[in-house]
Amino acid sequence: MITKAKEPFMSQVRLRFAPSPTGFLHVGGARTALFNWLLARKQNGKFILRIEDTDVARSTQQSVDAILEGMTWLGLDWDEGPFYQSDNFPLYKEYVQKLLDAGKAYKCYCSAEELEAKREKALQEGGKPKYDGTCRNLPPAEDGRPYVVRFKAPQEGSTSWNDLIKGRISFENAELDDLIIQRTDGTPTYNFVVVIDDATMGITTVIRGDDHVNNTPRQILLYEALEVPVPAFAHVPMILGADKARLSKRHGATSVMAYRDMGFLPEALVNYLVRLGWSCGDEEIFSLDDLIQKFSIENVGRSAGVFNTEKLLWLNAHYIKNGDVKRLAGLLVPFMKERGVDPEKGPELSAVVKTLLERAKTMLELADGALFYYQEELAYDEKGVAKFFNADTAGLLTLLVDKLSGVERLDAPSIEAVFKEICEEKGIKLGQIGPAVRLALSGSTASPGIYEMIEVLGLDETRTRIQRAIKQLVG
RNA sequence: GGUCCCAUCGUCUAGUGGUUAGGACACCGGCCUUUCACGUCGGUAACAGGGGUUCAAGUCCCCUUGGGAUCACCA
Repeated sequence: MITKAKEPFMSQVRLRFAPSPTGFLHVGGARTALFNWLLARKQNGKFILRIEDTDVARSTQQSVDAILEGMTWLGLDWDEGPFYQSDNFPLYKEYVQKLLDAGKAYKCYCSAEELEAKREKALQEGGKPKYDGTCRNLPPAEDGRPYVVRFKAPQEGSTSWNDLIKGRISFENAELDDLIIQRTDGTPTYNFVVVIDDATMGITTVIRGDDHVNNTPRQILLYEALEVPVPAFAHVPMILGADKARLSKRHGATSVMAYRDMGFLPEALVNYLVRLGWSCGDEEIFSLDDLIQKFSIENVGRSAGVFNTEKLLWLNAHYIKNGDVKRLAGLLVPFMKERGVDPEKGPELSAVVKTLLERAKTMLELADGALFYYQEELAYDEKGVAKFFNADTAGLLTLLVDKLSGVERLDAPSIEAVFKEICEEKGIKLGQIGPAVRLALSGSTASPGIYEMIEVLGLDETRTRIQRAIKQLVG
């Protein structure tokens, strides 16, 4: 019944991500999108974005924007779309009519209230709450009464498919009832619309959450009624919280963009998400390009997985450690400004970032760690001061500044040489001067390496900080 | 309740009839070290239970148990 639509698409795979715009892009949706995107890219097919907004009341443009922002941030670009189902209402109506004309659908005049009552009753009696077929064989009538259109589903036999992830799944048709494909107000319902869209868009493989498994047999029956090819299905297990309940806000953030705001890198989230349910031998680290090579839907696991922030954190730390300092510095700017610091005023941010790479698991930690480089007044760690500042400290620090001033090219090796020289001359160990310098420069007992800090701060700022520390802490 | 799905360390997983059941995160120890980290070396830790099939079962079959999804004029 859907004519010619398949022709132009026969030779390539076409996948789609079809979120409903009723909220942000959450991590579960992002993973589904990622799997679709990967398969499309791997097989040189097309990745299509479709917005399922047939529920006009709950859909918002704001949600659409949020979803697109999330996709873009993750690096998942789409080849076609975004298409909006709300633009296709006439098309859906046309197909409803075709089904009606072919006797494969019928008008049902039962009211929502009646149906609800029947459902309740059936449930209470321990029966199945399915439609009882009251209007299934009614003679056609045009008397103006409100009606919904139901799909006349076969009542015998079974419907099955070979799920790319779960294997063969089969349902008895007797378990299925006649689903509503058009509401009283004339708008189409989800299960019908997905089929029409996937068919007309030439979707070859449907990868979606496994909460759709139960919808699949009905949809297959619809494809068959429409006489169009049935796509392959792959149902991705869902993501659980630490208590093994479906991941939700009470487990923490679920929105993709919230992870950006918490200082996660998109490549870390992508890497984490793909490994949640999929693996490739003993490998843990995957770039998007690696994944395009290595990903396969058949290797996605069948069981649900627990979202584990610790591992995400580890991956994030990995990508920070190995990241390009210039890029990281750029990404860090908004976090610095959030903390009231203008990174333009002070040491080069990328040089600062370089000293912090191995000490930060998130961009938030990176920003916090970078703060002292840009602050005039440091809050010196009291315990540290008590422990590392004594009668000799001022003299040693002054000597250090003197010697540093004489160094031609102030870099880590030359700075280290200065420290060694002082230790030899004074017959002391590094521990007798290092911690004090660290305190003077950073205010803290935990910081990047002393030599690195001096190099990044520069001679003038180093001198200023040391003198200020002497004045405040010794004098 | 009906239907459908799932089940290897705490977590993510490898395993496709014969393995000392492997890796990763986390955790615990050693080493490295100017702090904090990083790194590195090592350690603790799993086949839900019961029946089969087989010379041999984490791997195949059945049952039990436990989890989950879904049963809308929502998507």
